[in-house]
Amino acid sequence: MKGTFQTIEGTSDLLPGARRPLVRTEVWRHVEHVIHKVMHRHGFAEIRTPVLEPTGLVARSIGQFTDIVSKEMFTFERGDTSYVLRPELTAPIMRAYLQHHMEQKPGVQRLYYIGPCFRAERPQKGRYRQFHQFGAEIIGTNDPRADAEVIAVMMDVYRTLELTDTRLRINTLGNAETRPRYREALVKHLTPHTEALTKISRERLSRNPLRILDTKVEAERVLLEDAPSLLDYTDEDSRMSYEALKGLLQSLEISFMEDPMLVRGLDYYTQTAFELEHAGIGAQSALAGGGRYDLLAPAIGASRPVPAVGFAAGIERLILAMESSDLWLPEEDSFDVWMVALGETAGREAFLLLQTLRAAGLRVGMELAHRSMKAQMRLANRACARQVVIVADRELEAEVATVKDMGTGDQSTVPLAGLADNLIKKLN
RNA sequence: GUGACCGUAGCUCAGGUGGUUAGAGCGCCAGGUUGUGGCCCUGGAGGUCGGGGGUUCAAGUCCCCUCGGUCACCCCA
Repeated sequence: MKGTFQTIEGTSDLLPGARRPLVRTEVWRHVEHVIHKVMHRHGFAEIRTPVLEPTGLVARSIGQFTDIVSKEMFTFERGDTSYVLRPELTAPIMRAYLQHHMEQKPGVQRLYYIGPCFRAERPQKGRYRQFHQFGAEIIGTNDPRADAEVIAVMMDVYRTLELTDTRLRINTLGNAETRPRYREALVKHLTPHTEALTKISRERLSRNPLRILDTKVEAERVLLEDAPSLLDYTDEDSRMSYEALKGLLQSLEISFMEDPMLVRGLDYYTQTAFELEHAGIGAQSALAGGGRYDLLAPAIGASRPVPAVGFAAGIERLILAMESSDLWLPEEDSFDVWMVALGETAGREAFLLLQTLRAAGLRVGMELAHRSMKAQMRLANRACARQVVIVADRELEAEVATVKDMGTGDQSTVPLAGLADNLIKKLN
């Protein structure tokens, strides 16, 4: 396909009837519908924010030294403003919360979102330059019940889609004071062993030492065995909140495993952190991740902390997981009725009839190019039409239509006047 | 940013050691039924073999460059 344009690297068109579920619009509509339904059921309200945000918002919230900010942002300048295509949605939502003084609204705010995000990484399975996230946030309380509620609504989305072969890992990261202290202790522990670390981990030691905790290298795992534990450095509040969360999850029968090595990549996380994994989506095993981010609001300019907890989930990864778990994924929708017309005048009449039947609430299709009856019947069959309405001069003279049941093959003659009612009766 | 692998019809893929007009299945279109689908049969359309350069009498096949894709690393949804 040269000479014409194509989608840019790491982006894709979603098409009706596509072979791969990942790019089939029917699948996306189904998934999105379930997300809206579950969120609504849990009392979360939808928020939509612009795809374009000020670069500073992202840089200050996520952290200067994270990979996202240092190398994965799509940014551009225009005039004296720097814009960024949002790489995630938590910061924009906190921005909106602050901008619109949502703390003035009654009670805690339960918000959910769904939409595209952008990161300038090299694409691979489960990772794309334009990808789609959904997520939920509870803003305005540090009650551990909020942490549990966010996890509960997240799990309900997957459960409703019947994706149950997942694994939930949780941890607590401590608060604004204890996290840096732990970081120091870890660096102190590992520094004598610098020689034994991989090149990558050596870099992480200075940049983002907590990330070494989830290394896959066996030799490094050994080194970490007698490393200081995050939990030992955690403050009393965090620990109590963590215990409360675990109790709530148990009572809700949401199974989880504690993972003291679990850390999150973004700077604004404190206390609760969690991740949901699935084995069937390639190297990018995380379906969703989240946690508490009480530090985010001050980081983007709020005069005081705003307690908040939430999760973000990848829709592409969700669809890949459903595919690998052999879950039902919708195909193209069938038609109630297909109009078949022969000749000029009949073609015009059939078109008017088509609109009438649609107005009566039926899903009706029709070919517009002039084609043989056989060809039109083939199209009706491919559209999985249940009934076919045939109109030609012969029928028009008698003011009737021939109706064919595509399941049984039976045909009948029906007066045009009562056509819609007759079809509705047949379809029930 | 780094690495590996792949790039032949709309799709999935065949095309030993380079050798006449590049193939199949599915899909698409038409016909077999001058007004009837699914199955079957027949025929047809559709390819600058990703692009450029080179080696050669001769390149889809060998070499170089380039573009695109896939997967992986880093990191993350």
